[in-house]
Amino acid sequence: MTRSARRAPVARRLEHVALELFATQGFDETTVDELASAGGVGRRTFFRYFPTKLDVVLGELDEGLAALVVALATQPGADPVAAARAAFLAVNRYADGELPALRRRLGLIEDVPELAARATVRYRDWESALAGDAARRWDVDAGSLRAQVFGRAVVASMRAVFSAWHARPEADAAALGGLVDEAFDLLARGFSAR
Amino acid sequence: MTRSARRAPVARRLEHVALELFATQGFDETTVDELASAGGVGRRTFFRYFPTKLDVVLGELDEGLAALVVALATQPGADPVAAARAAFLAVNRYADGELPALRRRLGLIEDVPELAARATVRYRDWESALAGDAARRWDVDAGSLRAQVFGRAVVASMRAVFSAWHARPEADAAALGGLVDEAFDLLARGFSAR
DNA sequence: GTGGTGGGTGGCACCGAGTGCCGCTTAGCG
DNA sequence: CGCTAAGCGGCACTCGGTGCCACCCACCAC
Repeated sequence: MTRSARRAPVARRLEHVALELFATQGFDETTVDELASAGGVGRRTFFRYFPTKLDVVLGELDEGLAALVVALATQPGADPVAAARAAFLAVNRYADGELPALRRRLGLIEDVPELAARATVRYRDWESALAGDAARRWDVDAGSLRAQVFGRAVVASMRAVFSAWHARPEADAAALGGLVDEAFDLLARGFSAR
Repeated sequence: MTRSARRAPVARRLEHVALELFATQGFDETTVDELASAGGVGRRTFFRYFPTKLDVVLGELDEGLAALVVALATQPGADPVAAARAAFLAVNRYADGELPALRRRLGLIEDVPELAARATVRYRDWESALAGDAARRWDVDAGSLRAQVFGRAVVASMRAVFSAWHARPEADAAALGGLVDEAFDLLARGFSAR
């Protein structure tokens, strides 16, 4: 997701110490005051960088959305499934050095229910983007059931992919791509196919 | 979802006045104190019936899960898609009188992001149940990507169905069934199929 | 240099959700 | 009639999140 290139250094620092504290103390057991002072800022300032304690874990999703939209745009003529597949493969290209942090984030999202919940809110825009793109390619209405189901099913599948990837501690970046491909095969051919 | 047959009358009353107040004042603008005293109980008691202000809107989902599991169990031999389709059709059989309340709930869930988020947490068990059931029928591991993607994609599609149904004010119970069928056709045959 | 001016900062006070504790009522029962 | 147990609800507390405002400091005009 072409992460966090240029971003306020304060935000970067806060994200870092937050992941650290969450990993050692747990999410619920860490207060925003601790996060703030560990990051060397006041509590009030923390909330200027992150609307929510939850968002300090989910920081990069927005940039991911932008990247997704771009990636979709660079797939003219393709059918929706192919376009979405290519876009997700492009957007989820991680360098080896990024994988540990990704794992920590996914682990948190997986077992702090509130985080999973917040993530789905953030993913709404992804669903809309995918539905809109698919609707254009299929030449149907963006509100049509087909487009809406597509958008939601794709995002849900991608979350299953991340979950599966996270469950395999030895899986690398290539494995992630493989899972993405598998998931899109299922979506393309349907669950009744063998 | 064979709703709320035997349930503490206090809870029923609270749900009712809550939907009322949310509809008139808005969700965020209604405090738990108001809900409690409108329901004739103390604030502390409110939280004994509902773990969260959010849950007063989502009350029946758990009963829905139980019904889903039962419905799945009564589909021996069917393939996962057919079983899930039949289960959802069985579970979402609404009497005409229930539709207005359903609409109000869906409307709230749709445009209060926090509610949508909470709903997804509650739906996790549905996803697991579907994944487990499908894994058994396919004779694969419950943690396998195929089963996991299936569980999540089905739930996501059903949420798209409810959203689409809610968007059409004149749609009745039969229309809901039709949308469920459409969605399952897509899942069964895949999005690349004509 | 002096005197704005504007953005980032963070303290302070406040609100509302959620929780632990505890004393009260009341229904059921020996 | 007393005992007990369960539901109720008040009270006080924690913590996330917000509005307000005073402060610091860089930048700029004169």
